[in-house]
Amino acid sequence: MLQSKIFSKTNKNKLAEGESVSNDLLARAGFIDQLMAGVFSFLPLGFLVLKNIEKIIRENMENAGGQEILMPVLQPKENWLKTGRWTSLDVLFKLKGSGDKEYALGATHEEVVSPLAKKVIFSYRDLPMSVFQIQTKFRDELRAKSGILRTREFLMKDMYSFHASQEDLDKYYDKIIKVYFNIFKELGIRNKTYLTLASGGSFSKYSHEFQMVTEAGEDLIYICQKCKTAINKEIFFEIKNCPNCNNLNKFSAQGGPASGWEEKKAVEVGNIFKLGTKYSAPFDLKFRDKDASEKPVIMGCYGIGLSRALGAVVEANCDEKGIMWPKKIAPFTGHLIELKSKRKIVKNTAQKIYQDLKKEGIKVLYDDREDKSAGEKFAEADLIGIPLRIIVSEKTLEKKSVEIKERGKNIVKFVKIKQLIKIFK
RNA sequence: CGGGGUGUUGUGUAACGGUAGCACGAAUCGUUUGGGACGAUUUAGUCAGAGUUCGAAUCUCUGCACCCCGACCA
Repeated sequence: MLQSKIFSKTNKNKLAEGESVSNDLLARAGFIDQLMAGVFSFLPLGFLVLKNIEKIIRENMENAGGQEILMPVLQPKENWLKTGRWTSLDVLFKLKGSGDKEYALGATHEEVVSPLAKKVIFSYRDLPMSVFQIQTKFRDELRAKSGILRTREFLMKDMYSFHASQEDLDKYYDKIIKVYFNIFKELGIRNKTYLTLASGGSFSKYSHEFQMVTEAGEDLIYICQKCKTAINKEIFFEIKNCPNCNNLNKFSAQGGPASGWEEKKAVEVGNIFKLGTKYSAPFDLKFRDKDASEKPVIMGCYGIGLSRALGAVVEANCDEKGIMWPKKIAPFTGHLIELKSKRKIVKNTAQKIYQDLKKEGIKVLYDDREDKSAGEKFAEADLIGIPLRIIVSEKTLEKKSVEIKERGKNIVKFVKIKQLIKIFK
């Protein structure tokens, strides 16, 4: 992509609004644009990252046996009445169609996937089964905040699994925990993400959240220093021992956590629930077991907010100059920067390198702008945060080389142009 | 939803009730040319409506929007 043509502009001035670092950087670097409170557009750079995150999540879900589907955003009121969530789920967007017919905008999809599964699952032979989708969700949050971290419209992967027994669900649930950690590893936030025991909300007594530690987070978690498992503050006081290693959970005289536990602010990047029969029951989702008896299907659900994860990645990977994208999700692998020169050879060489890298399938953002000073280009490159910078200038051409610099590191290497492709292999 | 705050050009900010200014951006020209370079010229704004006043960005009211704290959060 040519930087001279890109559908966004960077902004030198810090934004006045909002508290979160990720929002400031993503907006200033031209990844996102706010339309209203809690609603954002993804510009070319942001959308590229979002698609990379989507790819990672999709691959991992498919590896876990999930089949991708796409369910409707627009949903009938009746289904939500059946589960009681038409009135109990405060964040549900409701709207009126013609003739006063009422609809819900999908905040989550148990009300759609459960009756859908009823048309597919009849026998123990049909189980287990799991489906997922990556789709825009709508939640009428009373207060949107922290930029892209808490929004009213957001991209989410939600998976639903169906099982013949509790044991089978338990097994699958544990498998998904591993898969989720692998996803967060690929997103570059594994070392800050903790499996956290949390309230089950309207689903079940407890659930597990994947909480990424950051000052921008709105949750408080307590991390067991023995095994690095965490407990969400909302249930910390009712849990007597670490759910993983039995580390004693006593409280200090001040009411805070005892030694052996660390309190941290965190943002929830994933959440998994054992639904049991909570949604199979109202929709009469049953199956015939081996002994011909009729049993309710046991369900689980597993969510990851993609757009929130994008913000979380930035919170965890930035410095005072800008974003530092993990390689796997960076919008581009390389940022080719041509410095201004009167000698045509500089531009010609840069163009040649750009074409060669493209031919090799390497994603490159090419700063071909002629009216920008070197300092300006470097500052913008730091802000955008592409992992590898390739500089072409009169200076580098004297050595038949380009200059290579990793974002966030101060080591500059000269590499012969002929050798350049190898760096990306 | 409760509480608080703020709305001035694309962005960030100034202006006692008395000429709406500055920086960045954008545009043109020239000079520069390895960390947001310099000069000149230009561009564009008081959230909306009502009120008080000789006069309102400034005071009052209503509405709208955004931000922050809290509550809520599959």
